[in-house]
Amino acid sequence: MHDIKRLRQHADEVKAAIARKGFDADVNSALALDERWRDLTKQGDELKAELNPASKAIGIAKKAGNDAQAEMDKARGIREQAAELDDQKRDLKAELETILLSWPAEPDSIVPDGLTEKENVVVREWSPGEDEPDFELKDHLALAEELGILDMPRGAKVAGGGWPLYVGTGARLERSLINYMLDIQTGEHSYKELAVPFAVNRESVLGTGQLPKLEEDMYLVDKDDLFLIPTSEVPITNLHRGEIVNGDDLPLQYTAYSACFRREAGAYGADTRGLLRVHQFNKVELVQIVKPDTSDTTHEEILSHATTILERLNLRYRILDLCCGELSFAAARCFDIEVWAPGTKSWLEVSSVSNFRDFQARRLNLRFRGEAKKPELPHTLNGSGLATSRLMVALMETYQTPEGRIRIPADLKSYMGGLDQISGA
RNA sequence: GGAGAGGUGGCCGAGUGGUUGAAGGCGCUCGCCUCGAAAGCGAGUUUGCGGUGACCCCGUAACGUGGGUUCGAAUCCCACCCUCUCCGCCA
Repeated sequence: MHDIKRLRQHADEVKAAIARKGFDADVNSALALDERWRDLTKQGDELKAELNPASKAIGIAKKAGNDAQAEMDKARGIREQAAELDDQKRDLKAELETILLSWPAEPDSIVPDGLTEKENVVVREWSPGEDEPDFELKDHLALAEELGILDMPRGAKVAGGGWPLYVGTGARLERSLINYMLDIQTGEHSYKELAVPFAVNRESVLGTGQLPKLEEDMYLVDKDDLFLIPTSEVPITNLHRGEIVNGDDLPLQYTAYSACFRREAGAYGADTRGLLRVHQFNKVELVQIVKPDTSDTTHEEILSHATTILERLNLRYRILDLCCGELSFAAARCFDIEVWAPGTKSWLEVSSVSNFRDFQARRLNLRFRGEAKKPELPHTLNGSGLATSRLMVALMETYQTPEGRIRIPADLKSYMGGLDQISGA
């Protein structure tokens, strides 16, 4: 959410910054509502300032046994006026909130211009330095179905299209990846592991900024008004919602595995073969809550925490500096990590590492007590570290053998019970 | 799902209509004392909003949340949420 005080002073800047994301913010309506609200607040407070001492005087008079009917009638009149103003104020405030909550975060000034993926900037590419094999590479779906480790038709039978069903060593590989990534992030990068709810309430999704924009992209359990989490960013970042945390405890670093659920509404025509775009996938998420002056450094750190995994698995990847239009609603800056899938012959997004500045913190009413007299807003950041389904695609396609088997990367062998390669389910 | 108890500041806990943003204690901060510390003594110690983008100050709001009654609500009424205990059901 945007700072109303900043908006009052720098409305043009705010409007211009949001416009870089392709969003036309009706700044004037917001300011008009705010001005009326402030005006009514002033009037209301003045009335109450009159009312409160009058009520006290009535109390004293009645205690002394004096009649105070005239004063009571007068006080009632004032109270009715004040109540009238309160009602108007509430409506104005609600209207203003609705508007402000619908505005995306301002992108950082260094974020590249542009509204489509064409304007994303490749900032770095990494490769293990091995040539691609010279035999005909299969894509992950062909490989996995022939091995029997992925059964999309039966997934469709029990749930629907785009609900993957892993079988045997495929399921084991999925679980291994999750454990492997969690072990690195908790053991080497000092994140505290959480096991979070996979469903969250409306307040939580509003806090991290999936609502109001992405309501149609999430699964809603209507009966309980709960959303299946699209990412564990939501439960993790909401942990300290409404709290004032001790500044000495920052940075707070959390990681959690979770299943992630996405309706992928409107994704028709996009890459949907096999595991490329599914309704449920697994992800290890990294979240940090930090002091504002350190968030740029933290952003780079989280990026390296995510890429570590790919480098140890010897998977080729590249990093994109997302342009304004490609940034998510709440993000001020974001690096995407894309892994190379040699069979599919495309770059697959396996992580988004975002800095939200104080945008989420303000929505969450999340503050910390630091040197300043008043509580301050921290910056929140997160990154996937990583998402398994597309990682699985790259892994299977990269490690395939001419016989259609899948070698197990050295780091994963112990997690796979010493298995060298997958030759069947 | 049923029955009961309960939600008050960083924490414990008092407060069942009146001058209570809230007793008391703990904790914390500062000062005195001390070679230093402890103990003791004294003072301070919530947040939002508006005036006014800072300080001070002033006003206002907040005792789970939202409504209501009243001149006046932490206190009375209604609804909801959450926690705990017991029962039922179930992994």
